[in-house]
Amino acid sequence: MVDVFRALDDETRRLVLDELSARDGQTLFEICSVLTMRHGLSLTRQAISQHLGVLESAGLVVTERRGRSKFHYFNPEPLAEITGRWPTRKRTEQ
Amino acid sequence: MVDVFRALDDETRRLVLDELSARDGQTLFEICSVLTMRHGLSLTRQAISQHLGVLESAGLVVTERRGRSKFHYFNPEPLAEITGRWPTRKRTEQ
DNA sequence: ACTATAGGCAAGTGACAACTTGCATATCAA
DNA sequence: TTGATATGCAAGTTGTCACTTGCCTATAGT
Repeated sequence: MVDVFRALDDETRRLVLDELSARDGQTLFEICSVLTMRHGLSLTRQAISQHLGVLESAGLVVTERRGRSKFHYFNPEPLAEITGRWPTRKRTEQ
Repeated sequence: MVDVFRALDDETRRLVLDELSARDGQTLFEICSVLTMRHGLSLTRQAISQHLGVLESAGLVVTERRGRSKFHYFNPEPLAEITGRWPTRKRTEQ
């Protein structure tokens, strides 16, 4: 089990969320190629797979397997743990 | 320069933000004692100081020095980088 | 000046995380 | 079944982070 904060502490994983947010339901290979093409990343498939595992473990990505393909979907609900923890208010000291 | 995501990827730092959010303007020693008393942490003063440095570097804490004391204030503005990056919407695939 | 208080700097250590490499499994097509 | 596709598992390496330890600076009180 990985918490949301740790899952988000990696630019590659944040880019994955960006891409899934833009186009939901991509496979591992699609995510790999889009990260390489549009973001210049040169990571192995296994590296991206591990990142997806972290995101899934944190609940930020849910998956669905059909045949030999696995589709990944962005789930923003765990982000509420961040937005809800510290009430966004202005400083009023002094 | 530390980004917001990295700064939040540590439970001690999140607790510091909790405490500053509850009572703004505390000094290093006050934060140390409150973390020890209320959260059972047994960290050295230097450890907490380094955490405050990370939070300050990320812009989540701003400081003000008066005499030999340094007061710490919670600044929630950098949190917007998180809340604004991924539009919070529900999944609509399938 | 002396002492105590509040904090800072820097090197060293242990643990963990990101990434690679190599091999294995499962599905689809011929 | 043979081969290609899509993904999973696991060990090893490297780098980085959290924490400690030891010493140093600066302010305030007497």
